[in-house]
Amino acid sequence: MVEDRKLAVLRAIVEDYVSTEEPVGSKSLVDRHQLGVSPATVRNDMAALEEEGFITQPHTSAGRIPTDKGYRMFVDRLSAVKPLTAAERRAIATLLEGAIDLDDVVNRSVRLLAQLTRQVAIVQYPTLSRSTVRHVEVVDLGNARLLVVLILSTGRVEQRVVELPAELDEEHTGEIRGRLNRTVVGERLVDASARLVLLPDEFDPAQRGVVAVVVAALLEAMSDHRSTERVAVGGTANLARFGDGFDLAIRPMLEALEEHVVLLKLLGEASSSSTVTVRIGHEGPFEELASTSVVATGYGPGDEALATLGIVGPTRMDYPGTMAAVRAVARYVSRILDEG
Amino acid sequence: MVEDRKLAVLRAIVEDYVSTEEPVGSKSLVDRHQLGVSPATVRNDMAALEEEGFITQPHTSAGRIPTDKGYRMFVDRLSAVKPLTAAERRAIATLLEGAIDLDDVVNRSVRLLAQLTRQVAIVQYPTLSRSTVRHVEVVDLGNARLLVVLILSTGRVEQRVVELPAELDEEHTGEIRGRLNRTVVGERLVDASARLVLLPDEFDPAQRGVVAVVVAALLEAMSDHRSTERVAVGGTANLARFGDGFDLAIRPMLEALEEHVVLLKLLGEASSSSTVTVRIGHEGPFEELASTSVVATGYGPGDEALATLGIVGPTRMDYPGTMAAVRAVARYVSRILDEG
DNA sequence: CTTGGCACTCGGATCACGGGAGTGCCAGAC
DNA sequence: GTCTGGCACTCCCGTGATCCGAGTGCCAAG
Repeated sequence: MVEDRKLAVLRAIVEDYVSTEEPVGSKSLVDRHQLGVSPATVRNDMAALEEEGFITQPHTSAGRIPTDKGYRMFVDRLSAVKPLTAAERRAIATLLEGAIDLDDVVNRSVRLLAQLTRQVAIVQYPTLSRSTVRHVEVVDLGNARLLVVLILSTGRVEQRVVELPAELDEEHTGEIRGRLNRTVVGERLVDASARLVLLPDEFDPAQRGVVAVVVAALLEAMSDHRSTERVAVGGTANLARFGDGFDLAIRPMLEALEEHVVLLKLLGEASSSSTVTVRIGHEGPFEELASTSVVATGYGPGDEALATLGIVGPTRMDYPGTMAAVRAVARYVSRILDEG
Repeated sequence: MVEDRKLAVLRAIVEDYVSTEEPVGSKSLVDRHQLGVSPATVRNDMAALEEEGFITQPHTSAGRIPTDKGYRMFVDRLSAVKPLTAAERRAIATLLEGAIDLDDVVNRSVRLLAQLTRQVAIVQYPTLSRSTVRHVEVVDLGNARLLVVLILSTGRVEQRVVELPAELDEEHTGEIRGRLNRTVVGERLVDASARLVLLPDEFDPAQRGVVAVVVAALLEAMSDHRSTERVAVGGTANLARFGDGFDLAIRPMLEALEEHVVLLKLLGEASSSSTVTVRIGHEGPFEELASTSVVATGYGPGDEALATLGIVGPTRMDYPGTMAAVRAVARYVSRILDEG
C-alpha cells in the first residue's frame, strides 16, 4: 500500500522531470498528479526514495531528479509501452514500403527513427553471417585483373577486384565461375567459407594459384569487417536539443558517432534478442557517456536478429514512447526484409 | 605607405582574433606585432578600417573583430598560403597510399582533412559524368532476374537487379553481354548513354524487350543521382570547439550535415576549378550559416575536377593553414585517382 | 500513517559598484 | 602631413550584497 504509493511517486517524478527538465518538488508533484495525499506525505516518500537511491537532489533545497537506478526501476516496473498513434504507424508503413533496396531501407529507417524519437538514431546494416550465398560472379577486367562479385540472400552485394599472377582466358574464368557457384550457392556464409578453403586443391596445379587468389577475395568479402561494422546514423541535429549539460555531453557523443566501432559497442548485445533493451547512463560501456541512455533492439527477417537498431539520447528521455518507436520500426523493417 | 600599414593592421587583427578568439584592441596589437608605431596611430588606422567596413566593434569600447569583408580582404590580398610541415605532408602521403579502393580513399581523405584542419570535413564522391566505362557485366540470377554491373574507370561499381519478362538462357545473356560491352567500353558516360539508347533496336524483336530492360537499368545507373550526390562527412566532433556562438551556429550546422544535398550546395561551384575557393559567412547560400565559412576545391585525376572536397568552419578560422591543407589533400587524392 | 505548520537552507535573479580595457579626439612634436 | 602622448569617456564584466521563493526536514497533532 505504502510501497505502492512510493512507486507511484517515483513514476510521477520521472514523468515530470522528463517533461519539464527541471527538478521536481513535492508541491508541484501533488498539483500535477492525483496522488490523493498531501505534499508532506509525498515528502516523506521522497526521503525514503532518496534513501534507497532512486532519486537525488542536485543540491539541498532543490527538487529531486531520478538517478540511473530510478530510471531503471521506472523502465522495468513502472512504465507500460506507450502505443504509437495510428498516424505514426501509417507513417512508418508508407515510408518503409517505398524502399528500393537494402541501403534505402537502412537510410529510411534511420531517418524515421530519428524523427519519431527526436533522438539520434543508429541502424546497423544487417550482418552477413547468417545469410546465404545467392550467386558468385567472376568478371575478367583485362590486364590480369578479375572482378569478383558476391551476392547474398539479404540483397547485399560485395565486390572485390583482384590482381592475378597472369592473364586468364575466357574458358578458364567460366570454369572457375561455375565451380565456385556449385560450391557455395545456397550455403550459409560459415559453411560456404569452409568449403571455399578446400576448393583450390580440386583444381589442377596450373590454375590453383588463380583460384586461390579468387577464393581469398571471397573469403575476405564474406568476413568483411567493413560491412558488418557498417552503421547509419541520423538525427544528429537532435543533439542540439540536449539543452542541459549541453557541451558536456555533446562532445563525447559527437566523437562516438564518428566511430562506428564505438557505436556498435553502444548498441551492444541488444542484437541477440528481439526485445527492446535499455541501457541507462553508467550501465553503458563508456564513462564519458554516463549521461546518455541507449534504447535498442535486434531486427531481421523471421525470428533471427541479423542486426541492431536503436537510439541514443539523454538519460532524461521518454522511455515508453521511445521504446515503442524503436520496437515498431524494428518490426516493420524486419517485415520488409522478410519480403525482400 | 599609410595604406600599407592599414592593411598590415588588418592582417594583424585577423591573425590575433583567430588565435585568441577575442576582440583585439590597439594596445595588444602593438604588443604582439612589430608595427613600429604607437597604439594611437593604430587606433586611427582602425577607425579608418572600420569606416571602410573591414572591421567592427561588438560594442563600444571593446576591441575590433573582422567583418566578412575583412576576412575576404585578408584571404584575397593579405595572406600567403602557409606551407604544410614535412610531418604533415608525410602523414597525408602515407595515410592515403594505403587506401584499397575508392570508398577507402574517400573515407581516409575525409578523416585526414578533419584532422589536419580541425574542422568539419566534407568529401564528395567523384562524379560519374566524366569517367568512362570499363566493363559491363550481366549475370543471370535465375527466376528471370538479372544482375547488371557497371564498372567505371574511376573504380566505382554500380549494380542493379532487374526483373525480366521471361527466363533467359545462357547463350542469350552471353550475346547481350558481348554486344553491350562492344557498344560502351571505353566510352564516356554521356556517349555510352547515347549509344545504349539505340541498342535495343539492333536486336531481333524476340530479345528486344529483355535488352530494353537491361539498357534501362544501365542508363539509370549511369545517371544515378544517389552516387553523384554522395558525400562523406568527418570531424563533426570539431563542432564542439566552436565555443563562441555555440548553440547558435551548431544547430543549423548539424542539420546541414545530415542533408547531403545541402552540403553539395555548400561546396558549390568549387568543383569547376582546381584552385581553392573560399566562401565567407554571408557569401554562402544559407542564411542560417552566416557565421560559417567554406574552404573547398575541386579534385580529380589529371586536370579534370571530378568532385569537390573541403571543410566548413567558423568564419573565424585559420584561412592560410586551412587552405593549404585542403589544397594538399586534394592534390594527393587526385594523384591517387590518377594511378588507380 | 497522514497532515499542517514552521523554521531553515540555498540557488538564482537582481542590482550596485568599481576596475579595466578600449576608444576618440586633440594638441603638440617631428 | 603624420605620428604620438595625454586625457576624458564609455561600457563590459566580474564581484559582492541582497532578497525572494521553492523546497526541505521535522514535529506535534489528528
